[in-house]
Amino acid sequence: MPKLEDAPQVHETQKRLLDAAEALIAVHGIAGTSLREVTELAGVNLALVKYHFGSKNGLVEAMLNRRLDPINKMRMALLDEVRRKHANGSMPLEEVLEALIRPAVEMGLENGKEGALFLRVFGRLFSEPATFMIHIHKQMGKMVKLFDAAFEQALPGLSESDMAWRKIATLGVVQHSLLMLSMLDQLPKLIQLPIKMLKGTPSTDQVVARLVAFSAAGMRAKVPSAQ
Amino acid sequence: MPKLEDAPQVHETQKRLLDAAEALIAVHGIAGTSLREVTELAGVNLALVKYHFGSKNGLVEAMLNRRLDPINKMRMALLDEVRRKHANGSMPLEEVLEALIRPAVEMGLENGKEGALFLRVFGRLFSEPATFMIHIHKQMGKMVKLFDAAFEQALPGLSESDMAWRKIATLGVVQHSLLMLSMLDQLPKLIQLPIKMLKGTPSTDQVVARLVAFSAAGMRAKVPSAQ
DNA sequence: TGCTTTTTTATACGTTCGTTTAATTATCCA
DNA sequence: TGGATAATTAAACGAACGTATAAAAAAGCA
Repeated sequence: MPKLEDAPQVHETQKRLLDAAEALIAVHGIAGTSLREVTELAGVNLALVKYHFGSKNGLVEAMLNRRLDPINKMRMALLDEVRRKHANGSMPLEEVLEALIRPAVEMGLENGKEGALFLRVFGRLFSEPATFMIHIHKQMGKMVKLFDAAFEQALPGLSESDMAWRKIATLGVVQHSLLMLSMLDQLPKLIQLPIKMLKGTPSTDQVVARLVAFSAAGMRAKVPSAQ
Repeated sequence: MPKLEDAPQVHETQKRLLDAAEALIAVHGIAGTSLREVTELAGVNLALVKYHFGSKNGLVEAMLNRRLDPINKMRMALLDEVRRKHANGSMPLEEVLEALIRPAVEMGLENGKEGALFLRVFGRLFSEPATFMIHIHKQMGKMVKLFDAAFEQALPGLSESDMAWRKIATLGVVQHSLLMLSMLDQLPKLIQLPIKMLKGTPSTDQVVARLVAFSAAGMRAKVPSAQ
């Protein structure tokens, strides 16, 4: 099975800045995080942001790429495996979904505190200004096309709009569940709902199984008197 | 059927401020929206924010309450109807989900541009600082408890954690789908995925049917080798 | 009408923001 | 080792932030 590769080792100062930006943006969002907070947490000089990343935007994009690159590489590797395994048949929906979902969960649960922080960043992505959405989608473009084809094979015969709605809902399941998962240990009595969800951190396999089962059932659901 | 009541008529200046705050926060988030932008868009003096709402936080909370109050009132009314209809039997899952989902969709699709803007605000809620999460959940506390009981009746026998995961996933479906729906007309070629989702605005009934069908199937799904 | 209350205005306060510069220190390699 | 390159530092820039104040205008009411 493909593994999440480590990001190429960068300059120590760059790593400290990326870590600090990730931790703060996870909690306060991009607009709510100042470079002074970032550099203070990182223990480096303010001007080094410009020196190493050019600007605040440059720092944010580098932070996103550091996690998204390995996640998307693993997604494509897993999807390739599924494709090879079922070269002459239809793609099983559950396996396609797992290729999409597992890498993100693994990144979040098996990379210590840093992974959990990125889960929160990931959960916020779609709420950030369009600038960053554009960057994300540019970066994900190739992968999205691959999964589009896979979903088409796994659920043949759906109209374009039927399929689009289902993919959006699935993305919502993954995004929101991972966001809540990443908040588990931080929300005090804020939300009663997820607080009793689990005692201790659940295993990657458990989380993946839950998200895949929910999404697969939802994607297969017939819509009564649909369009 | 219960209707979304209009919010009590407030001072004209307050309405202009709330509208402007809603429009800007929908796009840039809370931290990314300045009071000067809000007052300029509203065409009123900067100091009136303090006069009418006390502070930026006060303005934001008032903006949220203006939409959430009628949505939650309608949710509880719909749930009461379901409860009465099935007083001596188990609650049908689809009807409980519809009571939860329909008011938000209706607010978004049947209130013109203002409704669509609030959909985006709603989609961002969980990404905002904890301050506002706390406010939201305080405001939703009673409703959450009511729906918890209803879900317990609709899907009896689930463990606490099984149920919690399913509710979180369902909330993700609704939140993300409505966020994408609200972005439909604004995202140029940003995301190829939802852009072809629909031509024109879909009807409330269509959207509700899709979200309910997906969520219900997901909630009923068995998790293989689950905990 | 005249007085009180409510609402609006112009202006300013102190802080913090992202960015930039020029000088200094550290590192590397011939 | 010494000179070029890379990395870091302290300090400051103008701009924009949320908040606050006191005076002016508008509205309500006897």
